[in-house]
Amino acid sequence: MRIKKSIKLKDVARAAGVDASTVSRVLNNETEQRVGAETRDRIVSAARELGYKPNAMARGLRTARTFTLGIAVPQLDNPVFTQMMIGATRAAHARGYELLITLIEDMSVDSGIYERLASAHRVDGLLVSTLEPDEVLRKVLERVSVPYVVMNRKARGIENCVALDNFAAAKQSTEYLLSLGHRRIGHLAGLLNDYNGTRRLAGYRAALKGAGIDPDPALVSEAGYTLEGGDRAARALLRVKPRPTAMLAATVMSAAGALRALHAEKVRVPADMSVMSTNDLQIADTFHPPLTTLRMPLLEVGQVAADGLLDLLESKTSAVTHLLQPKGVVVRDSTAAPRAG
Amino acid sequence: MRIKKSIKLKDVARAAGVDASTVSRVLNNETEQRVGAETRDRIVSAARELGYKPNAMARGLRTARTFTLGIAVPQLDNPVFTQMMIGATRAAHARGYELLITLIEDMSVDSGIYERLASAHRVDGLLVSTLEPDEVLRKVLERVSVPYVVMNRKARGIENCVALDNFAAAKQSTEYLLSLGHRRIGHLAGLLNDYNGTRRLAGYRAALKGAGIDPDPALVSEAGYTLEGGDRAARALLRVKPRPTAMLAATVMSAAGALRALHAEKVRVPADMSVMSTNDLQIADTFHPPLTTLRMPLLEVGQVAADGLLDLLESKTSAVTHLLQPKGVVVRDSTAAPRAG
DNA sequence: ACCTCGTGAGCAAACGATTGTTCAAGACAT
DNA sequence: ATGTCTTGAACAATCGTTTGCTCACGAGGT
Repeated sequence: MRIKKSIKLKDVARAAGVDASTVSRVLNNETEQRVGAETRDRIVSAARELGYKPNAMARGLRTARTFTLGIAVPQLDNPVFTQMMIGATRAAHARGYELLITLIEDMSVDSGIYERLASAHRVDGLLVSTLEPDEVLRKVLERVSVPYVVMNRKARGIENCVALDNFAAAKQSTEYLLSLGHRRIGHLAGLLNDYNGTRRLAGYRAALKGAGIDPDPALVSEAGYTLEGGDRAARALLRVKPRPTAMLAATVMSAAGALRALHAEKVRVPADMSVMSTNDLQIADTFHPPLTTLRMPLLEVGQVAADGLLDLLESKTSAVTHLLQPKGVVVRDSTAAPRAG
Repeated sequence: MRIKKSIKLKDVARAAGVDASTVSRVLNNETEQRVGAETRDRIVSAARELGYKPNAMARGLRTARTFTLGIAVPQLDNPVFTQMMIGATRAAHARGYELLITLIEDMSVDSGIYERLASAHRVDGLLVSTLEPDEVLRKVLERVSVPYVVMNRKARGIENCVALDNFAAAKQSTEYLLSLGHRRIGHLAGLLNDYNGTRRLAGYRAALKGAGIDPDPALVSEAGYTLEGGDRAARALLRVKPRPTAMLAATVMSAAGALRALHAEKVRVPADMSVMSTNDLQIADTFHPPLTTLRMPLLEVGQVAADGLLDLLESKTSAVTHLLQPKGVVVRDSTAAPRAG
C-alpha cells in the first residue's frame, strides 16, 4: 500500500528557516511565549503548505496526554449503548479528542479497561457503562489510574455519574396514561434490584398516589429488559382481576414482548389495552401498532458524560453528576382512552 | 482523582538487577536474542509482580506502530454498522489491538479519517464502511497513508474489500419463497445505483429464471433501506395486477415498512401475503408477525475485515477480498404457502 | 560609554521504549 | 599460556515533540 513520508516538525522548521522548538510554540499557541509576528506567519503558512500533522505518539509521550478517551460498554447491539456512544463521540470529536472503544463482556473477570487502556497510557480518561452491581463496578474502577465518568446510572460510592431521571420518566409516563383516563395501570418493571429499575417503580407509584390511587402490588410484574420478559410479565398482568387497562413498560424491548403477548391473547391495542414505554427508540415506529413512548435523552447522556470528563481532565470542574430529564411523551398509536365502563 | 505512579521499564530493570534493554527483549520474546534462562525468569516475575504495562505512546513512537485500528462508520444507530463493529472489536482485541472509532457523517467534506487518524499516526490501519459512491470513497482513501479495508461493499478500484454475497442472498431468499409455492414474488429493492442493491436484484432475477419464471419488471419497486421507503414500495406492489403473493425486501427496515403498509391495507400476513427480508436483525423478532429473514454474517464482515487488515499489516497477506455467504433462512411467521387458487 | 533589561529565537534535555553495537568473561582449541 | 569463539548482557542512539534555559542583540536609562 501507499507509503507517504510524513512531515515532521523539523521539516516545517527547515521550510520556515527557524528552529523546531519555535514551530512547536507557534503551533500550540503559546501566548506567553514571545515570537515575532512575521516569524509566526511564516511558520503557520509553511505548516499549512506542507500539511503538517503532529505525531500523536511523540506528543503523547512528551506531554503524557493522549487526547483520547476510552469508552467501555457491555454490548454494541443494544441501542441504549450505541445512543450514548453517538453522544460521546460527538462531544469528544468536537473538543479534539478521539474515542477508543472497548467491549467489557464480563467486568468481574475482564479487567481490560484497567490493563489495556488506563495502565498502558492509551487514554486520558474513561467513560463506563455497565450492568454490573455497584460493588463490582467500584472494585474495578478503583484500580483505574485515570479519571472516569459512569454513564446511565447512579452508583453508590462513585462520584462521577451521568444518569437519566427514571423516577421522573415513570412518573410522567404514568401521568400521561392517567390523563387518558386509565385508573388501573400495570407496570412491567425492569430489574428490581438495580438503580434504574427501582427508580422507575418509585416514579410509577408516586404518580398513582398523586392521582389519589392506591398502588396495587399485583399490578407490578418484573419483566427485565427483554422481549421474553415483557411477554411473560404481560401475560401475568392479564390474569389479574380486575384486569388493568394499560401497561407501562420499562423499556421498548419489554413493551415489544407485551405487544406480542397481547396479540397472541387477542387483546386489541389500544382498544382493549394501552401500552407505553418509559423510553424511546427508533424501532418503536416499526411496531404494530407503533408504540407510544417517553423520549429520554440517551444521546445526551453520552454527550454530557464526555463533556464532563473533559472538564474534569482540564480541571474545569471537580465533579460530574447529572440527572437528565425526560423530553416528553411521543404519542404513537399504542395508547388511547380506556373503553367506557 | 487517584494518581498512581506508573511502572516503567527501568523500574522492572532495577528490580531484576539488569538493564532496561534486556527487560525489553525478554518481554517482547526476542527468540533470536540470547538471554540466560535464569535471568529471564527473574525479569518475568519482576514484571508481573510490579504489574508492568508498557507505555503505548513510547512504544508507538519508537516502533512506529500504534497497535490501534481505526474504524470509520457513517452511523451508529443502525445495526448494520454496529454488528460489523462488534466483529471488528472482537478480532482486534483478540490480536492485541485497540479500536478507535470515528463517525464520518459526510465523507466528501469531512476528511477526518485522513487528517485525524492516519496522518497523525494514531492508527496502523483503517476499517471503512460508508454509503458514499465509489469515486468519492476512492478519492478520500487515496490520501490515506495507512493500509485500509472497506467493509460491506465491493468498490471499483479498491482492492481490499469484505462484502456480503447479496446476489446469493437474494437468490436463496427468492428460492425459499419459490419453495413455498409462490410464483409471483415482488421485490422491494434497495438502492438500484449501489453495489448491494444491484447484486440483490440480480440474485432475485436469477432465482426466478432458475424456476422457469420470466421476471416481471412491474414487480420490482425501489424501497431503499428505510421504513418509509418500504411502506411506499409495498403499496406500489399492491396495485400491480395480478397482485403478487410474496414480497422480498432488501432489508429488515424496509420489510417493517411493508408490514405497516400491509396492516393498513388490511392485507393479512402471511395468509394473503408473505414477507421476508434478505438480511436478519434481532428486531425482526419484535415485528407482528415476526419476520422471516435470511441470516447474513454481518458480524463476520467486521471480523474478517479486521483480521485481514491485521494480516496486511503483518505482511501475512497481500490482499483482502472476501465475499461472505448467507447462513440460511430464519423461518419466523411472516411467510407461508400462498392461498390455493 | 556602561550596565540593565526585554525581546525573539535557538540549544538541549527530557518522555519511555526498542534495537544495533559493543563489551566482558568463560570455554575451548592450539 | 595465548588467541579465538560463543554467550549473555550492558551501552547508547533513536523515534518526534515539548519546554526550561541560555543567549544574542538592540533599546533605554544613568
